[in-house]
Amino acid sequence: MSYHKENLKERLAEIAWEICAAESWQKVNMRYVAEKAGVSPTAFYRHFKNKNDLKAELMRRGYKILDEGRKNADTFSRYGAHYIRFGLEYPHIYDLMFGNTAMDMSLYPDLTAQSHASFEGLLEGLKPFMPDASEKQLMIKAVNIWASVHGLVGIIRHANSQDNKTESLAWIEGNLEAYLEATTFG
Amino acid sequence: MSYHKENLKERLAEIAWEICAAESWQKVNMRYVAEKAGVSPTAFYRHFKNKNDLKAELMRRGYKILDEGRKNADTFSRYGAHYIRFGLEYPHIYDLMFGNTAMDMSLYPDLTAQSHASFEGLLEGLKPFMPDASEKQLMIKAVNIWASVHGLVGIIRHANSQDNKTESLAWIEGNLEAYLEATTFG
DNA sequence: GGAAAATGTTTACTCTGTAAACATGGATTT
DNA sequence: AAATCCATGTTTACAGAGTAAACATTTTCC
Repeated sequence: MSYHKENLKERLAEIAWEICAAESWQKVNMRYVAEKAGVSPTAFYRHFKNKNDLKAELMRRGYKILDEGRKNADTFSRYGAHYIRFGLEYPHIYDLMFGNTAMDMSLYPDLTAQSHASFEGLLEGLKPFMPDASEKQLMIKAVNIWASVHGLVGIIRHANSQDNKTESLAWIEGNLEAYLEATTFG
Repeated sequence: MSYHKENLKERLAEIAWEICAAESWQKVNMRYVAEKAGVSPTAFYRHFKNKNDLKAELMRRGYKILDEGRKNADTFSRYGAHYIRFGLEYPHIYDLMFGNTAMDMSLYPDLTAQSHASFEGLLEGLKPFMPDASEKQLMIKAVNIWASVHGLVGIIRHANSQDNKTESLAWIEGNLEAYLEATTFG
């Protein structure tokens, strides 16, 4: 109707999110997003500096979802399981957040602060369970936890992307908390 | 000199490898690779079906390096450390191999066979150490090992890509075997 | 020696990111 | 209320990169 659309930035990000979540970041192209939003091919540039800026916005939204869900996690296993489920539910968003982003992250300090804060949170949460541990020992445990969880996402996805989903792996995916307790949080 | 170059396929792959290793896969573009090889922009297509085909070739070479180095690993910790070092030395090749490849892997069954074989090798190697374990338990341990190692690569890279390299993480990177023994292979 | 296959070249097209100049309409100032 | 300004959307245009098609040359093989 009107020349000026309401919340165009929101809508563009929304559409991009859907494409990225359903397909992949490579499938997100400005022209198509703009067309879906019923707007000219370059309207986009009034709201985002460039395509990386849109990527950053998707990452931001990813962190938001991840954080919100995390608040309900009352144990480490549930925390880890939630992280893993997020990675499996939004694999391509997850890639943007924790993968090879191929962009200059120094332009988006809020995002690096986000992932930094997550790790700090893990460290803090760990302290009560390891009261006598040194900083280094705490750090080692935290790194190990994160690596195990982060790595599992990669492996399950790797297996899924091939026909290579064994029964055992399916079991792990269906019983994440139990798996985590049996291995990382044992 | 001559119209027909010798080993053009080799040279193209070599050049692409160097660019990919030094920069990233996104930085590899056919025109530049061809120019570096002293050949026309599309000569490439006589040796590779398309760009993904070149990517597959780089993955193949990655697996080769990874496998060769692995043969010298006489303990699990050294095996894991070797894997991690490969991931840190060739991060962008590693991404192609174990990351979000965004290509139809069913076209390259040899590559999926490769990663399949690696995991089978891990499982087999584990058996002597867990003689009484069920298939499922073995599988769980193997997945956990792989996840820990794979995840650590991701975390160290993530930290490196920001200024966020703590002293403890540097220690881990410098003492991979000790770290692995203290956590995953403990 | 000539036909067929392999390999390299030329040309040209498409898709996609983005810069630049322009248009429009709501907010702000006088 | 009229004039001005700024944020937002449009048009146009260009450049980079993947790749298909037709052509040229060299090698191979009968």
